[in-house]
Amino acid sequence: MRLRFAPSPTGQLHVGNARTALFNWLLARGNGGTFILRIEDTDFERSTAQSASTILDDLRWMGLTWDEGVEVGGDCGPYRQSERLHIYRAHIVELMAGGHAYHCFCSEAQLAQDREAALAAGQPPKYVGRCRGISKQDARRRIDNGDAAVVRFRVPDHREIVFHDIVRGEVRFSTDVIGDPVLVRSDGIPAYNYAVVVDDALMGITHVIRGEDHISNTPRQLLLYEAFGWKPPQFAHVSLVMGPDHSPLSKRHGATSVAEFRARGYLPEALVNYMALLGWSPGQGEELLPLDELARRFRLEDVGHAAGIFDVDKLAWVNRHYLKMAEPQRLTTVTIPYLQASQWVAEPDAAGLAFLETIVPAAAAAVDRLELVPPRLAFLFDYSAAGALANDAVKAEALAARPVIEALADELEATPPMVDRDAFRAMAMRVRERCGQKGKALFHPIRLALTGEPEGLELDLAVPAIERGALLGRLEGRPLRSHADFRQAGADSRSETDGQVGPEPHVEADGQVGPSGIRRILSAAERARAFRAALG
RNA sequence: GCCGGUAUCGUCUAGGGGUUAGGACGGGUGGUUCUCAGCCAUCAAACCGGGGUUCGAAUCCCCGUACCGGUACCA
Repeated sequence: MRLRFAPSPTGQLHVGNARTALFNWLLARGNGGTFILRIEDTDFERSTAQSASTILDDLRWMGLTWDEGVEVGGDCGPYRQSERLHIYRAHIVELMAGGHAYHCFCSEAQLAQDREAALAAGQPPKYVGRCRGISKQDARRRIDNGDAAVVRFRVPDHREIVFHDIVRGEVRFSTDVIGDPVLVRSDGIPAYNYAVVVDDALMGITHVIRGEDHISNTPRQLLLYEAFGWKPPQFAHVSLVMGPDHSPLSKRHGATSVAEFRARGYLPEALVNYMALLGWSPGQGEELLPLDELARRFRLEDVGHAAGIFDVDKLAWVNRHYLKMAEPQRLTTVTIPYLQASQWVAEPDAAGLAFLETIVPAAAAAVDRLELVPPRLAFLFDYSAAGALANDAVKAEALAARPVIEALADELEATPPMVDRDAFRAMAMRVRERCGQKGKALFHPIRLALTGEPEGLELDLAVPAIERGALLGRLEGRPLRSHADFRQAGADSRSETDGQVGPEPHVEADGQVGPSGIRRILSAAERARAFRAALG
């Protein structure tokens, strides 16, 4: 079983095409077949090397690696159509000799006129066949004379072309509605319908899975296989991907390319898993499956016939699942660019990385996609007591809870850094003793004072993160890797903070990136002090 | 216009001559947690329309409608 994905490098990899690539890959992988990647760049006007390389990157990112093709080689190369021109040229001779192809000298204006006339008469606008009867000698003479010519395929009249489409079943077309297709353009470059057939045949492709937009090309291609005496592959046409309004998925629906989803912070396994679900079902009500499991279960016969609407909400759900499953280290690595974009992180060193790994995964587990992580972590890097109190609701609540704020600030003056959840809980209990408040009346004001926000990560996580982050700036050159390290560091710093007012307390984050490659984070004590002061 | 394709909750789908037509996402409600998220429970929500065939049709057939694709010297 040999399958291929053959994109045209005329832009970014669209999710519809990515899904086609995925289906090809799944079938190949699930059956021990070969997956081939070919670049169809015969449209020199629109094709770019840049686009080709990003498409390759996107495929690799999704995990859809190929066994043969561009950049990996193989026995059937080259795998770029622009490098196969000599092959197409050699084969066109055979077609001409067999009378299956002929030169056509019709001008574009003439063709356009024919088309209009046919439409006006209610006829299918196919090529009228004006040049079909031109003798080879005459054609030769005109070409030598400098006349522009294309090569057309001679489609036989009154034939019915029937083929079995693996997803759609029997499909039939009458050749009477098919005009003689252009095989070679006047500039000598082969047209799509010709190049695919030559390539698929020579590369030994056994199954062609492609978008439904190609279904009407299939009879022409079948005729070409017949003319060459080649055995055609099996075809499977998968339906197209639509936007929520049932029109083809386009920019106005939001992200449409793999690169855009990647940039927004979707994990590749999530995008791939979701795409597999669009038009296909693994059955048994199971939906969240890894790539190899999808490959094991994938069957072309089970692919749906109807167009699928791309559901961003469901994608988000799948992504959330994988965001929760991902390794903390990997999650941190892929999230750092978003933190850098917020100017909170530069190039973190080992200590900075260790710190991020203790909090980024928790933030990532609470969002739909990685680009939403920074707002979730703003409490660490962008704390501002004055800014928080500028919000009327926050101010009102803080005012009403003044005893809690007072008790918190007092208590924190005498509390060493709370580097874990237990230390925070113990501190909260002491505040409770001081002010007599409990539950929501206790914790929500604490949240306001310490994070500056009315909502966010649970305090058990947020407060230790604040403390560890604040410690980061003070213990230069000392890598802290584990929770135990942080705990030890917290104990060590006790003597410096204990009972000391210290230098001028930072009331606002100063925006400086510290030695760990992370912007300086205010400690809980500094925050409580500033919050109380700002409250007046 | 012509040719081809498609049609089950809003969306992705399971099923397929006799079912309370199942699941998931999203939505509603209640519970849980300091909050958001999450989690748990629970509710609403579908066989495009019309004719056949049949004891019986969402399922098979025909017609219609809607939508999608094609109708290029783009792929």
